[in-house]
Amino acid sequence: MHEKEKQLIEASIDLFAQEGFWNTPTARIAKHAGVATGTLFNYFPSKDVLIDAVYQQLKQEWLGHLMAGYPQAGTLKERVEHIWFRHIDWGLRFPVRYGLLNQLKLSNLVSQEAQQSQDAGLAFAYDMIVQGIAEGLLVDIDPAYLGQIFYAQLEAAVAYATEHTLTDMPLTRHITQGFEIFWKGVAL
Amino acid sequence: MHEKEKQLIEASIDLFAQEGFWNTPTARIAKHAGVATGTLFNYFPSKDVLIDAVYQQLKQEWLGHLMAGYPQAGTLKERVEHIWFRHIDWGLRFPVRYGLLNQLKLSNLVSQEAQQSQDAGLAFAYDMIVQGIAEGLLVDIDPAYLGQIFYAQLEAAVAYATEHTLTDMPLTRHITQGFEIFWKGVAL
Amino acid sequence: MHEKEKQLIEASIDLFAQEGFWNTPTARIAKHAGVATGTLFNYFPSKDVLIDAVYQQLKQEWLGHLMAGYPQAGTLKERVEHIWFRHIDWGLRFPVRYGLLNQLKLSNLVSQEAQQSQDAGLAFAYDMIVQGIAEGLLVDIDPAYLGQIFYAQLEAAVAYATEHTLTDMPLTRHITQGFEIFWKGVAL
Amino acid sequence: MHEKEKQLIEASIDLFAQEGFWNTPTARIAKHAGVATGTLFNYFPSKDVLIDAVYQQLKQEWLGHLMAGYPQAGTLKERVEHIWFRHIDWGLRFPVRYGLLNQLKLSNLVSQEAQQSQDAGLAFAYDMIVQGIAEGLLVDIDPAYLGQIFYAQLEAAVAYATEHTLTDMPLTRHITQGFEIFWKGVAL
DNA sequence: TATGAATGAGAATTCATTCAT
DNA sequence: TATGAATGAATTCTCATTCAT
Repeated sequence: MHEKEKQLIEASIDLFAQEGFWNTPTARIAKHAGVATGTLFNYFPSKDVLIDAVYQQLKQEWLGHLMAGYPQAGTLKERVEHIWFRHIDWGLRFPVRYGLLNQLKLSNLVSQEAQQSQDAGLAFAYDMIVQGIAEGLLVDIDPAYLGQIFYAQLEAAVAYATEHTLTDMPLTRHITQGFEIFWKGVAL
Repeated sequence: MHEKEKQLIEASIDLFAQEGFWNTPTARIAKHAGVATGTLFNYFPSKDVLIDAVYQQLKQEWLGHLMAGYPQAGTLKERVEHIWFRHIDWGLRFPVRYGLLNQLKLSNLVSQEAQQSQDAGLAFAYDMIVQGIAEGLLVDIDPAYLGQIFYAQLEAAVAYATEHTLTDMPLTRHITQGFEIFWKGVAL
Repeated sequence: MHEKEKQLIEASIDLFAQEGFWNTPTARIAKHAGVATGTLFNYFPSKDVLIDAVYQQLKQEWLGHLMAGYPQAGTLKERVEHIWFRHIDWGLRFPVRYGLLNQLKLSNLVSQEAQQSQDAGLAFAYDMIVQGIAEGLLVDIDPAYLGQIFYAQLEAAVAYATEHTLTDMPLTRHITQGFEIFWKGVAL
Repeated sequence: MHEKEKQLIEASIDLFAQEGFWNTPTARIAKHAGVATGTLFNYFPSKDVLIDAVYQQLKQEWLGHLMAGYPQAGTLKERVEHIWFRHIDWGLRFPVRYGLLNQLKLSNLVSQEAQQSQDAGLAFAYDMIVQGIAEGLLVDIDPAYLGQIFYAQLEAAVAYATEHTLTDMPLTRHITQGFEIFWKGVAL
């Protein structure tokens, strides 16, 4: 990826988070990125494509964060717990990016293709759940639903921690308690 | 509320859901509502205020749906289950309204005041949780967090049912299973 | 003149002076006058006509003020002096009306007919000048020009007194000095 | 100053004079200047700013005309006479610009800053008067007032000459006579 | 490839005027 | 005659996108 492409995406993240997608003209993005208005369109043929790129960038960063140190050989619970911790960690470390990614998901602004991009990278999570069910460790419902429940609880955990600006011990306890509630619900 | 006011809000709901807030010009809303462009501004001094009104309308409908038949005198579980069923019922019956309400919550377009309006009507849910914890029926964590977990699981349940267009028995089973997972997680 | 007609003109004067003609919607005038929007158009078929009426009202008040106590039988100088004092008096007593009248004159908003209305009432001033020239008391130039010079000096005198908020003795001296300068210039 | 900026100001002068500020949409100005509607706003962020620019342009042209050939070393009377002639000359040569400048002064549309711009360039006139009073050549009143009287008479002279379309000898005589009346009034 | 002035279709909002009650 | 909601043309300003340099 060209240097300017990165700058433009980074500038978009900054400004989208501050002002929203619709209140952020491409001209301001370009200026904030230190390039000319026209240059933006050399890299992204339209604002929509730029938004797609922002989405994919954030999703990739998130996925990368989730996967770092993933205990491939660990027990099911260890692996699920890893995701739990890493997701919350990302949300609290990069609240702007986290919030933006959530907004983009609901916004109808991201193209179908961009939405599905990198979903392959998420397959491991699906497999994890399928395997858990198969081994009789998790409740026997549609793995897709179980995944959604998992994600929903994660979002609640991040939202709560952010709103209450938890750190240190209280944060650790919150993360653990949240996980236990989830696990008690779905584990057999 | 004046008849035209209602028509305008209804038209907004239709169009916002189809095209998004920013792709829906006030002129189109007015036309869709069967009034002149200027008339919209007789009722709502700005597009922002109209959006607030749409939000409040939806929130009120949702709350009304939740409360209908609420078993004030029932057991804790009965009352929680009631909300569980009624929320999912609303989400499935009015998917457009449900989706729009969720989008509005994340959008930054709704004013502080509008966001907080009718929150008094939600107090009963908070009290329900507080009481449950006090009586040792629910896990002892911040009631606010428990509420968020509850809501998150509901959203997951609605999302899954909508995506898979569940009806009849499968739907009933899904609703029940979802509730059981939630309950197992938080009940002592 | 109907009571409401008066109220509407009075309201217009207030608001025009505060905000200017173009920033004063007819609806605001009506409200300020204590009548309904539509009522305004019962009395004045259009905003332009209302503006004409305002102009004529102010011009008439001004003329009436000038004429009050006019020393018909006095010497030329006495009569000119009378106008001098009365004009400045009006300008200082009713600065809002004075300013508005001046703006209207330059504005292109007043119809030809309204501009010329009551000009008959001003004939006495013209005659005064003509007579003064004929009697060899005033410099022999086109009386129309002499009238303009007279009026121009008056405007300067009012403007200066208003800007410096003169009162009492300083004001009296200012008025007298101004007149002397004028008179020295045009008297033979 | 950019070429298009000039064209836009020139177009504004044309149209403002014909139709008034409020009856001249920015779209018409742009078209008359031969640029797109949006282009106007590249040069002037708002219509108000454009009006300011028009005012400053006219004031500068006027000042430049006054100063051309100013007899710095001449006697007081020579210098005052120079201004007298040059002002009337400008008013008659550029009646549209002259009228517009006067309208703008009274209109409340020009910002404080624009009004005061170039006032430094007018200081020479004030000094001229102060000096005249100090040397006992002019009547001893507030120089500000004397300046206003001077200007008022000039306006009367231009107005009369324009209304009567004077040229050649009659014009010359009119200018001279006007000056003499003024001078007789204020000189000792 | 980079630039940034130019473009013009749209957007929100205003307001003189009308007209049914 | 009084009312004021309804109208919709008109206005200022924005901004994604283009393209000559």
